[in-house]
Amino acid sequence: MAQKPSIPKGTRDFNPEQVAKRNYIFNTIRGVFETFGFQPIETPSFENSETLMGKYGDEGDRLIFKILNSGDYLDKIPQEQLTTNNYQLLTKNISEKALRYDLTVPFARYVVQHQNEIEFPFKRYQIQPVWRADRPQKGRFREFYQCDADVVGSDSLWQEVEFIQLYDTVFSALKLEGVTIKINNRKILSGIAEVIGASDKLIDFTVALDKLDKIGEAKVKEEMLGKGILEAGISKLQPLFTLSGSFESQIESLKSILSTSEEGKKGMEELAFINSAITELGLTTATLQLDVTLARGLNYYTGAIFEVAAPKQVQMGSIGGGGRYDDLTGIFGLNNVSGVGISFGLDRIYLVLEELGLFPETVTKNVEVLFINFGDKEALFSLKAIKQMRLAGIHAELYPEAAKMKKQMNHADKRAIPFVVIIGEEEMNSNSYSLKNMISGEQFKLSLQDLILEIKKKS
RNA sequence: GUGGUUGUAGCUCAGUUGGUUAGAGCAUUGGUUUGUGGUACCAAGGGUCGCCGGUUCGAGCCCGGUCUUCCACCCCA
Repeated sequence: MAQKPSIPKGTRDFNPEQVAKRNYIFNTIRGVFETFGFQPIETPSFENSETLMGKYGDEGDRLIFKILNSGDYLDKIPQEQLTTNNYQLLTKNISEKALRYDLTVPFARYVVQHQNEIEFPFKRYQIQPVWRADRPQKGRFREFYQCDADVVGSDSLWQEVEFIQLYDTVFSALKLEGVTIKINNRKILSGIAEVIGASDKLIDFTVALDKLDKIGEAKVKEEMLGKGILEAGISKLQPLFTLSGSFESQIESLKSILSTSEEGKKGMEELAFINSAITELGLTTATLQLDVTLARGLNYYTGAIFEVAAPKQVQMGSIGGGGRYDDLTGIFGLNNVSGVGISFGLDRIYLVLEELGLFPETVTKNVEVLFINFGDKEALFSLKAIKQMRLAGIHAELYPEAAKMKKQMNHADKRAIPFVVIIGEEEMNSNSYSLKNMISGEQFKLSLQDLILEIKKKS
């Protein structure tokens, strides 16, 4: 080994146990998606750059992994472009493809491209990796999985209601209790911006407001002032900073702030509708909470905004998010198709379940029986039995070589295989099977039928 | 992209103000034991001290750069 091998920053290998645990989460989410009527699609891991660039804001563009063109990618670049230090222009000319940054934009592209084959409203789910050229830190990787469910072609608020039910169902199935589903509405945010005379600074305003619980009221005001929002406007926000109480009472308070904004009132009506439906239907383990400071990125949300917070005892960023986007397909030329969707952050959910010890013990299905190999004759005899066992659904295998028994037993022990079957000359002559229980150390001679019954009974 | 932090055997870590041939535990392999694992004992293999450069008679240790780890910011799942 001349050089130690390694993997790129922010990526991970997964061992068998980790894969089993990840599959447990995937399977749970997939199962719930399907019971809610979603169908799977997949899209390529990389898209044409123009499909992705500009869809996530400037910050997003920076975090998109660009793929270098093949061959001599400098061949047709004029000399002056190489020396002018304009990396954005150069990037466009040497890279025409990029790794997918999320699943929503590729989905919008898919919908537009296949619009004539799709029966609307279209409910799809998608579980695939995405890539971001971000600096890794806790729960943040450069390659990670998203599990998305979206509905396009329906502007009914019942979809929002369904997604909240879906979140609740998934986290209940995972036994992850105490998650908070935070909800807000973009219309409320733009209503507030309108009221304080900062409609043109909506993004700056919401980004600052979003930090309220993290940096506090004073710093939020400071940041807003710094972004050019007027003092007079900010003072009108005062009720917002102290907003608390039930969903209904928060909406009441908002009414006073938003009385002059049509858009803001619309947003409140939507929230009230969703909340009363959820109150009526009930949630199993999750809690729905109105959070007017919730303003997570994604420039394309136009209505509801969701974010799921892990139970308070674990320190983890959001484990899911989503929202309503009225015109996502518009950027690809298909207008008047409203969509709404949510996303689960698999890797973060994994970390949370691990921290709380919520993975079932049975996520890994180990081999149940190892047959000791004494030689070719015995191996063939063993494989006949193994064939029968496998038909009976037992995970069985033969040690591949006639190695020393100690070594074979050791192998079974290390792999935590609960049963070993020993077949030598003696057993072959009497057509019997010596079954050793590796936990108790007990050993019996049995017929093949009893052997299968015995193992099925114990597994 | 900004600031800090980390790196010594497969893993977890020692390593004196800079001084012979860099150590331990666990793991691995072989043996004590050719039809019985876990325990014990004996032995062996395994390192360009992240990488590149500098200072020095001499660098795992000091200096610079770079990569990586983790954390905070930006942003976000």
